[in-house]
Amino acid sequence: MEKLNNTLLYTLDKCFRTYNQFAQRNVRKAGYDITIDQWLILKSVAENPNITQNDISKIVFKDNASITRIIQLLIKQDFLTREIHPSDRRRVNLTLTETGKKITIDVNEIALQNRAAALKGIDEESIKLMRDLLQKVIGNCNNGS
Amino acid sequence: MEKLNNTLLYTLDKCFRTYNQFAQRNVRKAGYDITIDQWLILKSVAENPNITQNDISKIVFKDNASITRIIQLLIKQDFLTREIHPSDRRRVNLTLTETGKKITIDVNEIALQNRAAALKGIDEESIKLMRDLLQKVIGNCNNGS
DNA sequence: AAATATTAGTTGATATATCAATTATTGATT
DNA sequence: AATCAATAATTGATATATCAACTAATATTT
Repeated sequence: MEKLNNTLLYTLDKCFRTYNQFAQRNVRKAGYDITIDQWLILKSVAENPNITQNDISKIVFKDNASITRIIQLLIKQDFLTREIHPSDRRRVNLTLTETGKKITIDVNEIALQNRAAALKGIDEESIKLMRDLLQKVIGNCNNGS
Repeated sequence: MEKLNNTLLYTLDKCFRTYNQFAQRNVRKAGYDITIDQWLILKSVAENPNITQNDISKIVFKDNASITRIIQLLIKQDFLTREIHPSDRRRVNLTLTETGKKITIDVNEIALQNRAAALKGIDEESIKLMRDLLQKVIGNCNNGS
């Protein structure tokens, strides 16, 4: 049995977790009481008015049930409102409150800084290359039987 | 605000989740009632007898509290036993049961196949390059203030 | 139009993640 | 030796992940 920590996917795991913790820490340090996951959802609503929860779940790559629960919290925190969609009563209409709009923009600033810090010293070409490789892995996992 | 899905770290997130789901699905499909996370812990015990829970948490990159709870489940499933360490009563001694040993080895086989499938068509050099880049990101996240 | 299938979202159960607080034990200080 | 600091692990609270079962509404079929 080869050692755990020598595989690419172990490094991928580690990188993902390290970056998440780093990003979350910086958001808290700036005084915002929101998780990265919550912010991602606010951001998808901001970018796509009229979006369904189903579509959000695809964008942020989470389960439908998780989206429901995160949105419940966002409503409780007064970042979002939810109404029944007028023409399809199964759907919901999500709208950012003023507070929600503000925090989405503010945290976006921090996210940009986080990204810059995380990718410091890595050139554009390498980033592109890495993204292509990651896409290839994603493809392999989806197609394979 | 630039679109979410165009950043490297979004792709990283997606890749990580896709691979995890893919790997977990294959383990279930082979008939093993264990999560990848649980298996990783069994594997660290197998590779490092006398390991502490603290060390496990560093290896698998999870919180100490999570490790405690996953280990409780592993004991309930009869894959592990836990005793007090003879010379340091704060520590625990973890030992794989026979069932635990077997499943660790079996799932390792599946993990190897998963890895091969996920990395299919990607040459050694690219893998090394990607690993180095990921390490650099990890370094950036850890050093940065 | 009635029966059936599909779709959007919710809920329940269980596992895991994270942070903070706590316990028990050991190590270091004086 | 008594006090204090550090360490190993657990526990509580809350957020999230995942799967399956479910409700309500709309679309499709016959």
